Amino acid sequence: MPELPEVETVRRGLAPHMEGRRVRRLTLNRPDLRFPLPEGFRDRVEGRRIVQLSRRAKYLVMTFEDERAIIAHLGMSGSFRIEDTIPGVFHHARSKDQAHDHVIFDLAGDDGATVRIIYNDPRRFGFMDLVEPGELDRYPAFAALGPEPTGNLLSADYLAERFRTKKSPIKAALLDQRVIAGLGNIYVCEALHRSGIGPERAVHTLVTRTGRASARLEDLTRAIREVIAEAIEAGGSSLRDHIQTDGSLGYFQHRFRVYDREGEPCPTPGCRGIVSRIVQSGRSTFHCAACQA
DNA sequence: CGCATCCCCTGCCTGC
DNA sequence: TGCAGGCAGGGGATGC
Repeated sequence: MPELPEVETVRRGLAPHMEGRRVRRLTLNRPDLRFPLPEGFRDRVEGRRIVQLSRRAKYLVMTFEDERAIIAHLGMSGSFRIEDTIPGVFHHARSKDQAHDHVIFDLAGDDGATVRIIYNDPRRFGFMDLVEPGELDRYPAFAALGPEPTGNLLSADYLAERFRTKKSPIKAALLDQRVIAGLGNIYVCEALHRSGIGPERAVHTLVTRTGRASARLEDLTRAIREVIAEAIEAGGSSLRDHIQTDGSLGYFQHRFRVYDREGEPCPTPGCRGIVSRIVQSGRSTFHCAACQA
């Protein structure tokens, strides 16, 4: 499911229920997700207060008062849901198979409010890890990450520098988390379409002979920012079974211009092309050959 | 090094 | 209706 906008939507949904509350009980329904759960996970988390829920790329970071932190990745099918545990309070229907409820956080606030946060992940491509205070900056998966597409560090000049000497197809380069952190298959397809760049184009062709960003690369940088911002604002994309933490749906999927629209007319004004699907690096790319070059 | 391929796992959809 | 095959938002290992 989740690319950056979906993970950010999850973060925003969870934060008010988690921040400031203490883990009263951590329930592990199996010893592993994609990887084994951290050594001594339960004992190292129970009793501690969560001070902040943040996000880096597609990772959620739950920071405790002692700066110990849980790092969670949702993989393809991971989701969190919130269940009120106050007796008598109605909570939304469980639409997911409880067989895949793998990790359960029972939290309690100083005001006595209690809440249950449940991590469900049918495919188990997600994972959780626990880092000790001060280790977060050196966490291997974080060390090599590129800039956030929402931040100031992403610029056309930055991409020009990264692309100058490389011949890889732009689709692959944008999926590389070391180049930009947080983009995935959907938003890469969408950003390329919005900027009129063919997915198979070699990245160095977007850089001028003097090493500057081409106008197309400027367009691409702007398109990436725009599509990510719009998707976050829309609550992400809800495909298949993905829902927000409160059970509601994101609606950015209705604004896809090419993703999962094989055979449909290209939405670019004046373009008479048809959206087609190709496979790159084993994954679907949706694009319009008529207006992306 | 960069890139493609395969794999992890379950569920859903399509076509026969 | 059943079943096989393909496909899915990610990313890591491997091999060329």
